[in-house]
Order: sequence, then C-alpha cells, then structure tokens
Amino acid sequence: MSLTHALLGLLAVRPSSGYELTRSFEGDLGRYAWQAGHTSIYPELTKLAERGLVEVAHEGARGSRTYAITTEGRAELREWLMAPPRGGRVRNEQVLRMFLISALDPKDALVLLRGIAGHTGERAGELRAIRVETDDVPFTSPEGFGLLAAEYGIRQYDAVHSWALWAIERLEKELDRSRT
Amino acid sequence: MSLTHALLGLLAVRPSSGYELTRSFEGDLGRYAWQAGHTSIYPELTKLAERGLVEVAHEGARGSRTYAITTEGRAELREWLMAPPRGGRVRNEQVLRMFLISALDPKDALVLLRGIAGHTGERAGELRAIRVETDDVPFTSPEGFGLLAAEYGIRQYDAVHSWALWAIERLEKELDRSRT
DNA sequence: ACTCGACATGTCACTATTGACACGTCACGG
DNA sequence: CCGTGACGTGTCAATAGTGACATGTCGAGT
Repeated sequence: MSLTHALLGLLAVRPSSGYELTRSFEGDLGRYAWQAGHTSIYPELTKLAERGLVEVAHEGARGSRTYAITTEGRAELREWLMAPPRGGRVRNEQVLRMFLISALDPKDALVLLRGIAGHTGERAGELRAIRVETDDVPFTSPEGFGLLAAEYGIRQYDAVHSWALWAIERLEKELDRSRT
Repeated sequence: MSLTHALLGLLAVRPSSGYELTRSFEGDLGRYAWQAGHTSIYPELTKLAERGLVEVAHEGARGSRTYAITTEGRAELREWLMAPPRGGRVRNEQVLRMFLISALDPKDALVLLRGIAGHTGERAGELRAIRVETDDVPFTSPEGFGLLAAEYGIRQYDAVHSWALWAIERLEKELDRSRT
C-alpha cells in the first residue's frame, strides 16, 4: 500500500504526530500525490509501529504521540523508492473529466475547456507569484518537500493549461470547418 | 463514484461490451486518469443498467452484451462534467515517489532523479514520434478520446522531465556547495 | 467563568477495489 | 482434431478507504 510509504516518507523527513501527518495530506501532498484522512492514518501508524518501522518517540499534551521512523523503516522506504518504476496506481478525477470531454457536444466542450484553461492559468500564476527565492534550502530537509511539490505544481498547471489551449484551438478550427 | 462516470463517458462515445471497456482502462485512460479491472466494471454496468443510465443494446457471441448509454445517462454525464471543478480525488504513486525523494540522502536522490529524467524524456520522445497528423479527426468522435489523451501524455511527461532536470540541477549545486 | 476553535485521537458501518479463482466460446494453425 | 490464445463474463474473500459519529484537551479572548 502506498499510504504506508507516504507515512514512512513523511516521518523520515521529520517525526510527527498523527494529527500533523493528517495536516500534511491536506497540502500539496494530497493535492498532487496521495490523499488520506485521519481515519486511515491512525490505524496505519499502529500497524507500522507493530511492524517496527516506526516508533513512538514522544508523548505530548492532549494524548498526542509523536512517531519517528526506525532504521528498519528507513530501509523499507529506501527500497520502495529505489525500486524500478513499476506502473503505479493512478486515479485523478480531473484528468478523467478532461478525457471525457470528447463525449460532450462541441459547444459544451468549448465551455468546459475554456474553464479549465482559465483556472489552470490562474493557478500557475499564483504559484509562480508565491515561489520564493530559496537557494539555501536543501532538498533533504523538512522544507525540501515543499520545494519539490511547489515546482511540480507549477509545471503541472502549465501542462494542463497548454493542453487546454491546444484543445480549444483544435475544437474551434473544427467548428469553423463545419460551419462552411 | 468516478468509475460510474468513466463508464458513462466511454459508452457515450461508443457502445461497448464489458470486455471492451476493460481494454479501454488498460490504455491511456488507465495510465493517466482512472484505473479499473473487469471485476469492478461488470458489477458497475449492472448497477448502471438498473438505474436506467445504460441499457443492453445488443447480445453477441460468447454471451457478450453490448451496452449503450441512455438519454438519462447522457444527462447524468453532462451534469457531472459541467459541474464546478471540485477538488476531485487524486492518487498517483509516481508523484508520491517524486515528492518523497526529499526523504532520501542526496546521493540516492540524484540516482533516482536521473532515472526519472531519463525515463520521462524517452517516453515524451516516443509519444511525439507516434503522434500522427490528425487534423481531420474530430474530438467528439471515438478517436477524439485518444487524441486528447495523447496530447495530455506528451505534456505530462514533459512536465515531469522538466521538473526532474530542475531538481537535479538544484541538488548538484547543493552538493557542490557542501563539498567546499 | 465561559466559549470557541484548533489540537488530538479514535470507532464503526458502509462502500469501493483488488486478486484469486472459475468457467465457457470462438478462430486459427498445425 | 487438438492446442492455444484472445474473447467474454462472472464470484468471492480480503483489503482499503470514506464519512459519520464520538470524545476529550488546551489556550486565548471576552
């Protein structure tokens, strides 16, 4: 299961409580890579602890438990990451919508495509605007994660934006032709 | 559930049997947008038929049933597609791996990033090579789906390729600095 | 003293999905 | 005639994941 490795990865970067991990999934991680709610995170942490891949490093206020990755956990994570790129699971509702546009009539399709182009263009711009100069932040640090995600997000929105523009042009040409 | 709409979308483009739908999910659809095996497709088709969104249009050899979308099904699909872009579900194991690179030590990270850069560069090239001139194929046709997917794929691989190159450069700079 | 919102963890029923197994058909080549 | 591989549909147990519900703590502001 990927949730297993997502948690190991987050804990490898920085020891965290279940609550903090849940927060992580609400950010770029959940937006681009993998979603999970606290109801799956807490049980998974328990399982990981039983398998010796993580351990409770600290118990704090309000019954909070801070988990840390163990040496075995790190080994397991590394093995998973370095493994040959198999065809991993993919589920993306937005992309599904994009592909299914071909099932709409051209007029509806154009409306949708324009919406997508507008939205992704905006988002890409926003992300660029908040991209700060971070030459001194190393990847292999708690902040590195955010850097990687931010740069990925920009490219992602650009890609979809460019795709939508291409599709709009194609579709308009098509409509022109059918009018004559 | 998105599987519902994926099936409606495919059937809106062209009536198909469960077997043919299963094949569809093995192509670009499953690669970029949404996965499903025949064990979830057949029961879902039954449910859709019960709800009146699809119907059996034809029974062929080997007990095959060709399903077609109904008017109600088309309405349901259109509603789903045109709805305001909510934050749909996202699960992508490859992207998860990419983000978790920050949990590796820099040397391993470089190896992985170079692998990703190489692989995505190759794939983008392959896709470009097989991109045929298809000026006369309209989107809103069975072939339209493949067109949309192919163009998306190219941009997708380019985006990840560019991301990996950026990450490699950053990481190398980092390593240089720490050496001095 | 009280209230509110963030912090923090948990259960449980239900739904979705996967993987293993199972079964039968049709066309083609040897 | 036989084998093989693609075609074609299905069940079932197990696992994964979601949403509703439940419970309590702590700090800050009023």
